Amino acid sequence: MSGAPPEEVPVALPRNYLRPCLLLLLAEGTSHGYELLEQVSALGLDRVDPGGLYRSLRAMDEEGLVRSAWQPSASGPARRTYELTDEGREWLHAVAGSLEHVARSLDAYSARYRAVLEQGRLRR
Amino acid sequence: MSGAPPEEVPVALPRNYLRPCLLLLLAEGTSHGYELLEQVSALGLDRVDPGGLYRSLRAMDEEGLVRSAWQPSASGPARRTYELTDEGREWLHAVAGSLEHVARSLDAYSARYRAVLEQGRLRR
DNA sequence: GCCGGTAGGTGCACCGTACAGCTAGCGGGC
DNA sequence: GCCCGCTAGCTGTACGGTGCACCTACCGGC
Repeated sequence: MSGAPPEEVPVALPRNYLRPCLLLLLAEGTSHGYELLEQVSALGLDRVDPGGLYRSLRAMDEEGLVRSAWQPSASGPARRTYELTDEGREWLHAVAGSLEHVARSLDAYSARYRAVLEQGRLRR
Repeated sequence: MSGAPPEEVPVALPRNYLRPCLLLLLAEGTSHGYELLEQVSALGLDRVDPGGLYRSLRAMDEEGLVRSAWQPSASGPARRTYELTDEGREWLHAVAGSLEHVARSLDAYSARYRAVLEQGRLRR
């Protein structure tokens, strides 16, 4: 309350949240890594490192969740475009469901936290 | 839709979610590891491994977020009881705020997912 | 020629997580 | 007495995701 604030509280986004984000963006339309890199920030992910993003895309490619194809660009280097597969779409549905389950757990946490706050006002 | 379902979709709870849970439970009252182990399941954490929980408690002890004391038990082995410190309370407030921020991000995800579902019905 | 933006990628260290296993106190059944 | 199961706490280790740094290559403009 008075002294030093907690130096660095981890923001604690879900584990492996990048993958669901990429799948969702690819469900909205075919895209490529560099473009996805700019779009994921709109989904709560801040400061995504490019390396991890490209690795994640490659991994999902090898797992069959997405399909990739090189596409030459008129201006600039070639792009590897990614497209969602049927398996990836199934994965998206499943992971969206589990994310909603996570959201409900977080709501339960918040409710219990607020209850502690009110009781804490009495016990202090 | 018809073939094999996604073998294992990671439930993707927040990174390091155990710590906020332990802090919240300790804010409700002094407790010890084995008891906390049974209580965290009510907060969305399923199948928490004891090793990780005890390690997490020790780590928070060393960081000054909690205070520990050995307490002999009338029946059974001695317990190390944990109590929240002021610093731990600050940490709890901060992390609860960031968890609500995460929940809002997940809501944004869900909304965008549902939008894709509706558009997908048209484009299919 | 060089710089900045676009586009993709590797190497590596760190840390949380999962799984397995271990010690020890106590109580009850055979 | 002996073993089993429950309580209670702890260690060792391997795996995987994350973050940071760094690199290549194409293109256009100064």
